[in-house]
Amino acid sequence: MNRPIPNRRSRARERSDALYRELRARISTLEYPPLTVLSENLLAAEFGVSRSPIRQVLNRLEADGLVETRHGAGTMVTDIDLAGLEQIYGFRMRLAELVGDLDPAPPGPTDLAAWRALKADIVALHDRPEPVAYARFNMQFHGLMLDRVGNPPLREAIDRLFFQTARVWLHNMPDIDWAEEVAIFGREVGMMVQTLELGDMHGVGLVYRNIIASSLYRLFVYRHAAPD
Amino acid sequence: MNRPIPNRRSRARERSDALYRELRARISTLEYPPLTVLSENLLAAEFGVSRSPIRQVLNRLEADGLVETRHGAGTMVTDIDLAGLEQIYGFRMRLAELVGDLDPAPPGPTDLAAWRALKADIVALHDRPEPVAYARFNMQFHGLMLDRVGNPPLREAIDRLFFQTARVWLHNMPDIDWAEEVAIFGREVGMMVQTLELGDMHGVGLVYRNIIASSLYRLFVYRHAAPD
DNA sequence: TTTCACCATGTTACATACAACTACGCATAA
DNA sequence: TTATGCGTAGTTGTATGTAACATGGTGAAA
Repeated sequence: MNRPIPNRRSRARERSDALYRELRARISTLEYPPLTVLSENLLAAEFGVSRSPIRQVLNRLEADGLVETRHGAGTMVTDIDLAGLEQIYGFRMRLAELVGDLDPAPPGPTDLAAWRALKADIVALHDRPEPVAYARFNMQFHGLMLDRVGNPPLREAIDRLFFQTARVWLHNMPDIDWAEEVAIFGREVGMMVQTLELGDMHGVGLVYRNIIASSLYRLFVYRHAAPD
Repeated sequence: MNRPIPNRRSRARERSDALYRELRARISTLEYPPLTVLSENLLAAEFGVSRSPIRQVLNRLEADGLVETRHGAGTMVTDIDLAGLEQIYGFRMRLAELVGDLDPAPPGPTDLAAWRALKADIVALHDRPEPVAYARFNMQFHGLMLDRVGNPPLREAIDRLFFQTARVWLHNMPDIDWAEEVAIFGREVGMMVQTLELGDMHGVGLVYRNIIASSLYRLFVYRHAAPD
């Protein structure tokens, strides 16, 4: 008789992870914009727990560079410095290239279906482009991309760095032409789907790199075009 | 008048970091071998603090993959699986190459002096090669190498992965010819010093990659030569 | 003998009380 | 007006008590 299986993943750990993802999402979608002050007491009250699990999650977020905590002062969402951003993007581009070389994971039928569905959703978004919806799809793209990374440490690094840059677009591009951005993103995802269908994993890495590169390029072009 | 500068790095944070480095060192030098059970109460008693800061540090170590905590069961040092190790090494090699390409930091006179001193120390070690001393020098090498990495995210990734593999040599190679290992390490560091003196940072990345590669190679050669 | 339920013990997760620390307002004096 | 010192409120860091959980042993029943 099998044991009742004590949930290989403990309940406590799942709740902690859910909290972590929730707060990370709030930061990434600018529900908590940079410099927002997060109170341990308020968060604890909102989620119906004590400060202990909140503090654990805030520690993880601080290790990710998403919040900064100072004794006696408070915990606030970190600001975005464009200088460091360029370095992160440069590194992300090189990591993207590695996806195709280091234990690439060719997609199965289910994966390809998910990719096609994502492309369809993005095309459908073209009618009424919303920034937050764009961000959501960008996060989905990231999730599907991670599944193609067979090398665990590489996957972890890519994931970590993605969330360090995920909120930049929403924050620094408040008034750009989101319709065009959505169109570009749709074409890029389409290119990725084609390359995946061919099973050309090396090409997948290059396409991924290109997506990141053009993202950085447009980020700085728009930035310099409209300096505040 | 300048403010008294309340130690930009708070006292609490420094103690926490010191604790983290201490436990990480104990794991890396096999003072805590894999599968060792760490008790929060014992650690708290040893360092004269309560369980809270200990738990915080153990969380960081778990994020690094160095310990594993299960509710109600305990916290133990993670085991080493050679399969995952090969993937980590593969990734580390690619990251090493990037050191020369992504914001390389050419060494100053002080840096070069430190490198030469390290080489001298390693050569001096040749008379009575001790495994733990070897590990110490390997850690020093890592520290000097980090100073040459100008790209912060890359530096962080290299640092994280180093400590995921630092203990492998001591653990899986209990009875190899350490004198020869020290000799090889000395030659490798010498090569690195030469390349640094030339200011050839691209070469530095390649030499670094080679050091990691040969390390992996010898690891598996010895492993297969003496299977238990 | 084997199997299974249960309990005792020790561990981590969580909650809560207290200490350390910061920032800000306000009074005060130059 | 401006600078300065201090007190107070509010925050994070730490200590400690309580709950949830896992593990091993014991003993009874099949």
